[in-house]
Amino acid sequence: MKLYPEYKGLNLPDIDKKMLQQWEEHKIFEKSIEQRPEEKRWVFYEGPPSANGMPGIHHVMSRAIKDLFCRYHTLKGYRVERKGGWDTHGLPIELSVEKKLGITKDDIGKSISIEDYNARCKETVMQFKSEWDDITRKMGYWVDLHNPYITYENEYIESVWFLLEKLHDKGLLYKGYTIQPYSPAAGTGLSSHELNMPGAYKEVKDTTVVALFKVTKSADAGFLFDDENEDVRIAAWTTTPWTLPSNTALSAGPNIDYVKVKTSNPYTHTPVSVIMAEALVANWFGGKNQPLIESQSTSFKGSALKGIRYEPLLDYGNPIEPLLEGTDAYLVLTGDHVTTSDGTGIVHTAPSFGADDQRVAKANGVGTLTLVDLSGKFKESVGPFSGRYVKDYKDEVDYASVDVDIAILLKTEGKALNVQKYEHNYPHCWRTDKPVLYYPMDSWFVKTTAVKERMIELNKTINWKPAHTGEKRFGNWLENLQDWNLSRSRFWGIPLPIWRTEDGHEERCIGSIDELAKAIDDANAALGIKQYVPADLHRPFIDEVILVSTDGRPMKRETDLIDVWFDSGSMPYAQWHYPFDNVDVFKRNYPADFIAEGVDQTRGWFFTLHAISTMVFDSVAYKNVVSNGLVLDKNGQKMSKRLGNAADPFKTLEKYGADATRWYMLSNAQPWDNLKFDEEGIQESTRKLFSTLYNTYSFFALYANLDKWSADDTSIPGVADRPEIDRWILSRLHTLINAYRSDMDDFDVTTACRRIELFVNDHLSNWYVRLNRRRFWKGELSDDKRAAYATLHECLVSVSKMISPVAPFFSDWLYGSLAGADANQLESVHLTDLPTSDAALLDEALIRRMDYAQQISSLILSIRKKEKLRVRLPLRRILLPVINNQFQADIEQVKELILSEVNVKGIEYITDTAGIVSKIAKPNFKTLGKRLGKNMKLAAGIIQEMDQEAIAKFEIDGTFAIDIEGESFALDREDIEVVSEDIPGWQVASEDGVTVALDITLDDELRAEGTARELVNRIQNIRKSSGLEVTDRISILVEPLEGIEEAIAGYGAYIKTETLADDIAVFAPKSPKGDSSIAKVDWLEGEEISIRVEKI
RNA sequence: AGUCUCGUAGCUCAGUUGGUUAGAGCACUACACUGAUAAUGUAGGGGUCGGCAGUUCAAAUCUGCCCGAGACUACCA
Repeated sequence: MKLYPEYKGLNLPDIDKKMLQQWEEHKIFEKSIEQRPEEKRWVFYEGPPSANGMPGIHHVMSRAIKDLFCRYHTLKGYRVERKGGWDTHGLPIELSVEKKLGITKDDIGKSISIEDYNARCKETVMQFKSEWDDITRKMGYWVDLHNPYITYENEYIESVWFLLEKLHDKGLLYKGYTIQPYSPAAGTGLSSHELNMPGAYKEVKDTTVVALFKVTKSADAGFLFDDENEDVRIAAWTTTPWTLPSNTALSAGPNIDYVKVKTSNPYTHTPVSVIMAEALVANWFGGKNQPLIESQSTSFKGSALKGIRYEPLLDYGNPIEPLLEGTDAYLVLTGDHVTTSDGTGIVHTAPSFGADDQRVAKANGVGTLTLVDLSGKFKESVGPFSGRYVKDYKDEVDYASVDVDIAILLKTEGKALNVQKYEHNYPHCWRTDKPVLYYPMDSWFVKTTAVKERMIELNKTINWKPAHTGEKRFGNWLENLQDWNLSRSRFWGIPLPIWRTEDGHEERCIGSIDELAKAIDDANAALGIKQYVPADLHRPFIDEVILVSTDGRPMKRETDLIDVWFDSGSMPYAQWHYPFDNVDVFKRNYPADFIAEGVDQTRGWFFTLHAISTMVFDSVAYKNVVSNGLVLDKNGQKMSKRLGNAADPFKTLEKYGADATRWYMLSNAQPWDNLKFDEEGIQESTRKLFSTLYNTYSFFALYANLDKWSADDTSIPGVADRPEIDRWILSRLHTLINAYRSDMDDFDVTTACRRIELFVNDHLSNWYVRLNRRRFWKGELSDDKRAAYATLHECLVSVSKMISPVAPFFSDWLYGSLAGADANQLESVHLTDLPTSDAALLDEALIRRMDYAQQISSLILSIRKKEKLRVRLPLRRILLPVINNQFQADIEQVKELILSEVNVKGIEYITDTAGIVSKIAKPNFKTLGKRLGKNMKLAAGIIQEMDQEAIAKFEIDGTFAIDIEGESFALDREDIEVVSEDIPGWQVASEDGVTVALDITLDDELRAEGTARELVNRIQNIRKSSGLEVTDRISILVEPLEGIEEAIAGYGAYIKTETLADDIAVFAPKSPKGDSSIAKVDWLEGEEISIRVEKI
């Protein structure tokens, strides 16, 4: 009977499937939560994905991070509930529906009803839900998908309304008419965080114009004219020529120096006088292809220009629209926003298309012109430009740039000083990729600026990973906070629950369905109508509800929807339908201990959670947050479907398994650094960690089964009674447990993974198992064997627990395999408690000794290599100069390990090393530098040149005096390190102060033993390749090459024991031929040897 | 344009408060070891630590400027 299952090979994807089945069958996820106490919670919030698109490999990354810290805290005994969620509203969904139906925003409400349209949105939103569920399952992300929160459900919406009402009550919700980023292509205003989506700002080449505004003669302007007929024009630069028809003012800097330059118009060649900032004249005049300066006036301040009037540049007879009742136009204003960093020092001002422009216009009683409509085209009253799109919003085949045509017109009319292409950053709509316009719009705002200081304060209490994302990126964002534009003039989203009278004097914000019902009853009674609370709170139904004002007038709903980011930022409350249900549940689960998303959410979800939480509850929404970087392709390019370099997460998981993929992603680079995703890296993780663990387990299982040893063995020796090397690996293990816990508590999973890899590979597999193989397969079950089994078993079980957060499948498979017949083992590694470090097992001295053993072994092997002395050939002795008091005692305890590892018979120590070992003295720069300062270099030279005698004296006295420029310094042992370097007449190697010498003298006995070991090796190889069982007994015949007979004579018993042979002899005729049972294998120096191995 | 992060071997990454000759893994070459191993050991090639200055006895590390990458901020025309 086999206690421990033995496998035929490692297949991670198969393990995934097997474990998934087990988890589901035995409800392991549910148990992992339910078995933990209610009162010891660790709260996690799931940032809702949208099932509107396919999951990508970067989702595997970000969800692995969420998953692993939840699993880790589960192992630490916390109850970690993970409610899933879906983000269901928003522009991406609407746009995909528009595209599918082949309609535009204008058609909604006309060719398709809002009701039908929203129904399509609702269908579309869960389009890829099954793919998402599939990847969630396959990647091993434990999240509750049975009871997710869904942002389009009435209950969710009601909670959001509750929050909005709270904001309204606090006076934090207001309506304003401001210049806002607006996407004509999407037909909606954009919030500042949408504008700050990665990639929104694009480098574009625009036509820029320096336009010339003709000054009207007047008393104020008199000083600008040298004579009656002078053509005086003010130069203003713009990167958006399409705003020039809407120009109503020019702005100058009051303290900037301006001059008038006499020149000729470069396009019409007529004389003209141009006014611009003195500092910028050189940018526009006198260069190649630039007009010449005929004369230049003395300078005057910008304030002198104030009030000067000019002729409209492109006058199509449109009436000036009032701003704050002001309707003045075509005059020079002054403002502090004007600089001389580029342009002409005079700013073309179109108050409808610029925030600064509107501000100065309002301050000066100037009106505006809005000659562009909401679809992004000129109105019908703009002369030759009427009806043309100001930017290419429709992907027209032969779109001609209006900017260029305006520039041409200005050129021909002598109204341009310069026209050129200019490259600059301009914001684009993140959904449509089209340039944004700044447009005056009515919008509802959340007055986040009112709680700015509190948000900054609270942010300081949040633990950000990495810290700079919170301190710098998020911190700076909060410092420069603007009010949050909540309005979206779309259809599929949470309706703003605000009703207003027509004149806007009375408004009401509804915070619950009950409140709405009452308000409807009141309205029905007052207005004599019959309406009900709609079954669906979305548009268009909610739009039909009319409420009544205190003085009996009808109130209509503001038609805006709210920003979807408000939806997701409301999830801490709305996921529980707080405060209408689950008040206790909410209180237990707020704020979150942990959230994690991509760093691109800094201004998205991270912000909206923080903002709503601060405003409504005066609390943080989360205490710890991990922001992860992007997943790039292996060349560092951004993954995109268009480039075809996007890794398919399903294929990746299918091919390598979830664990290797997860382990690779988290161990390769810190999560917040961008990851260059390379499949070879996954293979490396498979080899380095999973194969090694698999092989270590297989080794254990093979011999434990042979011995019928089980982990519940009651006669295992206590750790103190186990051999040095067992105590060493346990000391290493418990050191690892300590470090692992502290890394993971600090959310540093990468360092934790790397530590585990180091332990598994270097310590456990390559040292502990390799050196202990004989203990496992030699002889009958003994206390020593029990100790070895128990030690290795403990290491593997502990490792399986520690890797389980990152590698949930393999770890559980390993843990399950290690259970054997032990009834004490639990159903799943995910139901266990994390191992705790036992301080009694930590032994620094032991680790130091073992380090010496490894180092000395390595040095001996390097000498062997240099001398071409193969390891099977035994040597007599190692010579070790004793470097300190503890050294010899240390080595004595690991002596046997070294000797067997390097195949040498003994170690001798040299204590009185003077005269035998040649040494060098090394200055300790750290201690000496502080004392000696600039004399350091000289001192270092003196120390390095100390001769053997001086070093010997220093070693005895412990002090050495040096004189530098008349000053004397006494150096002690701390200041000078003495290192053995060479032992004349010996083969020597040294490293880090440890020197070893090897006696390489050979004699017949050593040669015979060496030959015997070579023979054992060949025979073992033959046993293995001919398929013999480990326990089969054999009889051996060997071809008597040189040295063979001596080896058999001297070491026959040894060979027989090692190879389980009953007898060994040489062939009678020296080299028999034609016998197929004879193997011919490589022998020394390129020879071949014939050996016959026969099963008895 | 500004802010932040970053730039170390062909690749992926370490590098403690400044300290001597800058490391590991992968990959490559040769040799060795192995009755657990797709593993491992030894040796080798491979680096102006992005560049230039500066501070210091001493700089991959600190400072300044520049170059390059990325993210963020910003419609100043």
